[in-house]
Amino acid sequence: MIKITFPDNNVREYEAGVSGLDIAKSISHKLAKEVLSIEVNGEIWDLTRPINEDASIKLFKWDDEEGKHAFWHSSAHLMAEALQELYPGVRFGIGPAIESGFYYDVDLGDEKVLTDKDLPKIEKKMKELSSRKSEYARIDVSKQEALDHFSSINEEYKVELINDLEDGTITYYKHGGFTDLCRGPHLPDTGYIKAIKLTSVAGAYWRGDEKNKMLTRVYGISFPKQKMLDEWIEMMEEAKKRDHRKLGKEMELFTFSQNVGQGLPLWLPKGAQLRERLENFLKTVQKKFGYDQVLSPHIGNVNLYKTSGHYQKYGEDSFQVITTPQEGEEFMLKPMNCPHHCEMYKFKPRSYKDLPVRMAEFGTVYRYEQSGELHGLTRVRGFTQDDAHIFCTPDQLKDEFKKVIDIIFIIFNALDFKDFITQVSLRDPNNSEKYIGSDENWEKAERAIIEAAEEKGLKTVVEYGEAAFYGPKLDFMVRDAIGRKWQLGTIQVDYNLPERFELEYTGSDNQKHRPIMIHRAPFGSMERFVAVLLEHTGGRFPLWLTPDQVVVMPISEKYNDYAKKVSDLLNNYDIRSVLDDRNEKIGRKIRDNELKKIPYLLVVGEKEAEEDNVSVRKHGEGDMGVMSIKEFSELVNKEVEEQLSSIHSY
RNA sequence: GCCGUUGUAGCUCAGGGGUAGAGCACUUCCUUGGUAAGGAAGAGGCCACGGGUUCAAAUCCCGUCAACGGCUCCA
Repeated sequence: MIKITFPDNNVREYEAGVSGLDIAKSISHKLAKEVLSIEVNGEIWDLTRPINEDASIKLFKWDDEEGKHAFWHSSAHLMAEALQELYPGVRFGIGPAIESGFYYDVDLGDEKVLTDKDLPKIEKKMKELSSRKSEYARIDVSKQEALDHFSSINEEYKVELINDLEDGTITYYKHGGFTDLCRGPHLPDTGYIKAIKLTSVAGAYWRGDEKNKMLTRVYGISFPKQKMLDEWIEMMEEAKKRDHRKLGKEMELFTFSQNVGQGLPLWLPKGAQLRERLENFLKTVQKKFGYDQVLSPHIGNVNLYKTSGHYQKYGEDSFQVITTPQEGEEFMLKPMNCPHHCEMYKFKPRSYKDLPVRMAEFGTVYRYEQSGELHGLTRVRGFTQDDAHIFCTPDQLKDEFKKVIDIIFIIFNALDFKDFITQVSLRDPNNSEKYIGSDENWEKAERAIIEAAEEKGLKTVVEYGEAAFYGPKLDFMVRDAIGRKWQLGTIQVDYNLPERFELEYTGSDNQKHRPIMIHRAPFGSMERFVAVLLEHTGGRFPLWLTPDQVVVMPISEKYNDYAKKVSDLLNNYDIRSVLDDRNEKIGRKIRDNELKKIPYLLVVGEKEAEEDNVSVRKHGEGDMGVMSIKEFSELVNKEVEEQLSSIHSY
């Protein structure tokens, strides 16, 4: 007999060789039906794998990540089996579970091309195979056996993977007619997989290296119940409605033009208005935190970027230099604002008493992103960073860093971004030549970031190798409508540029010292921020941010003049009212998506015109009665003020 | 940059070797005196662009450009 310890520290005895599934059955029939994988002494196992000694266990169901993982990983194997039956000779790369669903990378040979039209056929095959309820069997083999086996069936990718594994026992998983090199865990059998949707096919480089062959990646998702799949499909359709590219067009915020160029957004009047409101909001916050606004030009002499080191590192893959009639004179579109700000720091001698110096600029930069990378407003070639650089002494670093975190909190709180991820990006310990600056400085910077994040109570994910080449950073990532992660706020510590630009301050010891530089952008960029904001709100902004707050509708043509008067008066109160052309005549429908996003509707007619009143209707809240124009404007101003003061007092 | 898909009216899309289609939006007219509303008519397209095949190309083929889903990249 062996002792099994449950998560609640309850201990029960079972015969040696008991499986996770047996244990679940011993608890309840229902649990046995729902359980998908098991943790045994900290390792995730198959439910059917025998447990031979005392162990602490935890059972995972669909609601647990570990349960879903086993389910989707098993689905990937099932898809591989289907592909093997449908396309004999197909060779397999890797097929993992991912955040939502699974994929398999396959090589179909040079002549066969898989397209979306093939997916239903594969789905059908998978369902047929799942109904056979083939068991997933775990098989231990030696490395040599594994190599011999996969070589004999020409699975070159698997052979490559095995060669990279350490010597010793290797595991296979076999179900039906498909055997794969795999660590597991898997479901007991394929019958668990009841609902399957293959979502897309894409190209993917073998082992993620663009020098390697491109394999065909088939993406899919699966569920234990058809109803869950239906719900997922419905959710994805809802999410597509919140796509910022769709909303941006509908709301007339921004557009792109082939004539202007790829990745160069055009901000339409309402989009410009939205941006202005966001910028004013951040400027107000930054002013409180002691920032000074600065301005710098859109181009700079090539030598500036040679000094900063950006030219050497990125020059060739960037927009190319701009020449002038003057021989040898070369400029570049600015890819970042930092060098300009460094020059501003240098314009006069600095004392330790002047620090920290905080320079903020809504700086538009141009970067030649690969064409396939461009994506709506989230990845563009010309964009405006809500940039700032803080020049401070080593003693001030941590405190300044924490204050930047505060600003980001204020913004995320104001816009209700709750489920963001904070990532600390450090050096790749195995690849130190990628980075510039001394080890000592890197260590100091990394420590400062980790400590500041800890002291602010952030739950961070640490990623090695994700640091910028000049310093470590703390990034704030937010998801879009369909769950893709985008980096918004970023804070970076830099010991490198102060060195390159020979920045100095005079310390209390009357000696020259080098300041440390913090790069930070709480929004990230206006473009990406607006995109994510749109997807989060579905285009319904809080009143303070809404470009148009009021629409005025005359009840008949006779009251057009009065409607205009109301509109003009409100604009004086800094309330944005619209009196759309289409409202000048009664008989127009206000059913435009854009108009429906305006929170207040004022109806005016005879009754109102007599005493300078308006009838107020709030979207989603209904009739608010008749009041004077002044009362109405006070009402709106108060609402905006309350929203802003709750933000600023955060 | 790479793999795949797509490109038809302002928008969403149907069609498809022989005179270009729908719904919504737009314009005009009508109706509507009370709360995100109705009706009629009209206008609108080098079918992304450039080549080729054909008596004939929006349709088939090739190329370019752009968008979309991924990969790689992301100062």
